[in-house]
Amino acid sequence: MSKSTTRVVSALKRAGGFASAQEVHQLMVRQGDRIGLTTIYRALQNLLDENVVDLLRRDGGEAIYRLCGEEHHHHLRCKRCGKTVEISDRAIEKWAREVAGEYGFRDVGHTAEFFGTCSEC
Amino acid sequence: MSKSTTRVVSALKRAGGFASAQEVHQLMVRQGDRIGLTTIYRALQNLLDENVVDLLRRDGGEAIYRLCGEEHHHHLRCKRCGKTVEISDRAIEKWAREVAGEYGFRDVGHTAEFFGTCSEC
DNA sequence: ATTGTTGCAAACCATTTGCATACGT
DNA sequence: ACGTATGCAAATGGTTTGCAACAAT
Repeated sequence: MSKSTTRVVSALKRAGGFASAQEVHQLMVRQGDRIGLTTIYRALQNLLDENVVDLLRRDGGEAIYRLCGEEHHHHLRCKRCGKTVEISDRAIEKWAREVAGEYGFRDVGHTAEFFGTCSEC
Repeated sequence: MSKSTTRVVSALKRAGGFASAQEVHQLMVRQGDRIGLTTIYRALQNLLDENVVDLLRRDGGEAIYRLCGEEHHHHLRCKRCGKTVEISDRAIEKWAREVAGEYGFRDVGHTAEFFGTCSEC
């Protein structure tokens, strides 16, 4: 694993959940880590090949990555003011496993986003 | 619903399962239906807005569409072979409302995708 | 010296948009 | 005549690739 690939892993750790290649890049550059976008894409490709990260897609089709086995949370965002809170995903995780099991699926993961109107709006 | 939108629906019926915009276009043109790719994209966008079609993504990120029922549901997709089943969303809907309520949110909606490994893979 | 790593710029490809033409009422 | 629908060509945006400079063994 090359040096920059290691740096990408640690950036993903810092990001905490899902992040796109471009977001990883911004995060690293903002923290003074000089690296090219191309290198990030190549590092993420390697990490995929080695099953170190999972690849998912956002609604627009953009690829997002996260370290395998990492716990994650979801966001509940207000459509009006943009206020966002993190919510635990224990319940949905359990539910997903149950439902998936009914269809014979294993190793079940998910992406989810919640949005509504907050109390102040 | 415009005339070309109707033609796109019938092409999707003919396609039978999932098809990308480009595939729908080829299918129509091959069968003598003169239509531009742009119009297909616009028709599919309308059909999405009216919940007539489902949008999913192939591994490369390419959008694929299929006709669907009107009920709100989610997809459980195999990471290896791409097999996809629709799952009811009653449970997650209820759960989302409960959790959101704890934070004072109203009118809660969500997006969710589930993925895993199916029994044959 | 050889091999692998990096990053800029250009290429790629699915999708979207600007705009001028053609259609429906 | 008016608003809408259409499609070509150009723009967009995420991702990949060609290539030359660079580092490591």
